[in-house]
Amino acid sequence: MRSDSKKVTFTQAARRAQIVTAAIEVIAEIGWAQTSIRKIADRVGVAMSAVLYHFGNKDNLVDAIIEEMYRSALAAVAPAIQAENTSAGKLAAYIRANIAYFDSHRTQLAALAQLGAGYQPTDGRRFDELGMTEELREELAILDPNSILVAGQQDHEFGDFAVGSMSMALRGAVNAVVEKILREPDFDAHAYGEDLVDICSRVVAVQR
Amino acid sequence: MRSDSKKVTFTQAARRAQIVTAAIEVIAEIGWAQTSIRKIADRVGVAMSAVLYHFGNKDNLVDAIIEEMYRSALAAVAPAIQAENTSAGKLAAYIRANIAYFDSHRTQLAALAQLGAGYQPTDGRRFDELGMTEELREELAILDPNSILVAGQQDHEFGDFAVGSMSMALRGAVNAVVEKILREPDFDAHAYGEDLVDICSRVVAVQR
Amino acid sequence: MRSDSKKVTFTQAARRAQIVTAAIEVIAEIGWAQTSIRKIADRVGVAMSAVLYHFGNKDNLVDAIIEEMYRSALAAVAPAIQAENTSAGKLAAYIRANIAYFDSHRTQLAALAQLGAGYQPTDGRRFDELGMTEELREELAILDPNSILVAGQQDHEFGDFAVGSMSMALRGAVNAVVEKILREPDFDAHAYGEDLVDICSRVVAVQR
Amino acid sequence: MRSDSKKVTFTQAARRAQIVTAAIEVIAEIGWAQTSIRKIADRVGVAMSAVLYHFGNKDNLVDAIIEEMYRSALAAVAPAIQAENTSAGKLAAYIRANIAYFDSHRTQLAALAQLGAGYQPTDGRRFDELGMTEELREELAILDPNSILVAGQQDHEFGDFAVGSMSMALRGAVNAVVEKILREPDFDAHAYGEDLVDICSRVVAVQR
DNA sequence: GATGAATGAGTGTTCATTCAT
DNA sequence: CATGAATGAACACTCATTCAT
Repeated sequence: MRSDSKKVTFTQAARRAQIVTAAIEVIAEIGWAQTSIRKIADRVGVAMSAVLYHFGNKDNLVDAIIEEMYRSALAAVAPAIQAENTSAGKLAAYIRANIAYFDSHRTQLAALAQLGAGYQPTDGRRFDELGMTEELREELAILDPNSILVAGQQDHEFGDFAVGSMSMALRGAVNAVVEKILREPDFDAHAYGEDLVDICSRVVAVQR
Repeated sequence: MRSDSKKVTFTQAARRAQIVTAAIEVIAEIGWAQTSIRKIADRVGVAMSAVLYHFGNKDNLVDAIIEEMYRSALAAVAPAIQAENTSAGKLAAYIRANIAYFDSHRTQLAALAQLGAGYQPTDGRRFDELGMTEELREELAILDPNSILVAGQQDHEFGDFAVGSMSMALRGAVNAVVEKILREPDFDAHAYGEDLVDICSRVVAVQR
Repeated sequence: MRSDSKKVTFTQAARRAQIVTAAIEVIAEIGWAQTSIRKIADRVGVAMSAVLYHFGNKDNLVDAIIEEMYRSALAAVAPAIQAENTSAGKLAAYIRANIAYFDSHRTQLAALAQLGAGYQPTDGRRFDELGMTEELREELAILDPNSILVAGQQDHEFGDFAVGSMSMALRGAVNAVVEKILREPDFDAHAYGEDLVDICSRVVAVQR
Repeated sequence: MRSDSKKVTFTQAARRAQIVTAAIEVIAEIGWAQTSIRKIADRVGVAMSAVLYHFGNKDNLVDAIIEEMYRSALAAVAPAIQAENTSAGKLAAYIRANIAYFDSHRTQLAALAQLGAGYQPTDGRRFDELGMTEELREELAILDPNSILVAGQQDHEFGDFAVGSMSMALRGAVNAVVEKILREPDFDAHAYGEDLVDICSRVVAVQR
């Protein structure tokens, strides 16, 4: 009995993953507004109702998609930050790892951008709450540049500047890569990242 | 006769403006994906076919919406920049005027964000080309921070830094206000703007 | 007053004729199913409501179109038949004049074919009754080959054959040109007409 | 398993056939221009979307309708011709079988006439190409009187006459039955057919 | 575990017609 | 004499969802 259900769960998980992957590709290619369950199912090669069998409804599917995206981004970026000891190192790692991830995961990026702007859950939840477990939320905190900047100021590695605003501006500057890459596929994201590291170092530097 | 035709044109323009305004509100409130011509018409209080009578099809309506938005933004931001003499003044004016505009035109902003991500024209045009006349395109160039930064470096008012990347980062940092405001209506955009002016001044300052 | 109304009537008639002509062209080009009052008005260069001003509604417009077509065909074919003295001469003239008319009035032909198959009047009238005055109906009787064949048999110019069926078959054979021409614009209708004259002469010939 | 899938296919085929039949009836009754998917669905007793589920779009439905008509006509007429040995026999069989078919399949006939004149496929295809497989096209060649007339002349069973024009005239004369029957339901098509056999025999007869 | 059939709500668009001017 | 504005009905088509199998 147990082995049976395990086996079932395994194939089930595989199918779910397969569908989520296909969904991300479809969304990235044709945009969320044009994405339908049928098109996703077509890409997987199963019947439309099979998708609904696995996810119940469209909202649940989006939940799964977003969770998958967070996990993927987290796995790529968090280790790079944690590997650094100094705040300056962590800041540079944050910028570089994020931009490198964006550069190498354009499909997921495009899909996430589409969902972020175009998707509104049927139930009242806000977009940030989708695909979100308490555990995941904690882990994602690592990705917030705010904590890095605060730490850097507290141990006087960084000088005086408006932490909250700088954090927000930095996130904006980093995220600008997304639109840019999607519009200009040949954009040199790496060079931009290095420039951004330099620009930020001037801002956080201790003023003499 | 002339006054007659003017009157007619005026009436027509008024209705068109009324519909565009209503459309922007609807898009901002429920998102582009959920927006339909019928819902826009309902808000105006006319039949759905009246909207199509004035704009022919949905694409033309979006064209009109976007043109209206560009004009509105241009009228709000350009004069503030042009009123300044120094590059530093223009840079600060760019930041402040943009953020102030974002802060005071949230509905238009939300709608534009929705369209930018979710709308794909039926014909081949890219999003940048929508609602765009040659004349408008020229005027919009004024709003690009790149020209300000380049000028500042040329007359040695600014120091040495990666102009292209800084320009892009700045646009990203400014645009970050949009998402923030939409998510946190009480966000103090003005304070963020002042902080951003300060942060930027450090980056562009001549290094001793 | 009278001169006024006459003037009005004249321009009115001109406009009506102009609209009818345009309508025939449009129907021939895009088919009755795709024809709308707006498209007809566009071709004339007037507002859609101007067409309705002149004809009241779509049915009346079709009436006018069909009447115009009958008159045109009648004017082209009837004299040719009446110019002949013998039944054989009339029969040949019937065939030749009809086919020549079809060959040289393809637009009207295409339009008539479209209307004949696709148009159903809102009121109960049958298609034959459209655009039909009593006077016109009488004149049209001349175009029926049946009367020619009957006369030819009565004065023993023709031999023995089934008059009604031959008449119907002949009309069918003549009308076949319409479809053929519309499908193959280079079809040699004249040669077909001559062949048809020959074929018919065999059928009506007095058997020895 | 196999029986299962067969059953499914069978059900599907049955529904498709049911819809096609209903569509033919509707078209025959109210004309193609007035025919809508909804009206067809209403006749079947299903939702409009059910029709679209089975055929995808209106064009595909028309394709299926026309194919069905060709098959039906072919099955009725071809065997009768092939059963004859002489060219004269085949010619008479062609006329009689066609007219008998027209007489007994008025609904299909009316529908075909409607489609032939009023329907224009969305894609570029011409009307002849609709519902047409290569296999079907070959089989339909049997129905062309041209081949019968040519064969009759080659083995001197028939005399000298313009084969192409006679073939076209014959088709026209046969098809004339369609309009006649639709306008006069009590028309004696059989008698007309016999007359037509007689008329044709005179034309093709060897002249002494 | 997965599927095909079916549906109802909703979409953008076309159209003939009405009406005040 | 002619127009622009507006409308309601109809249209083909898409979609997420339900359900029996």
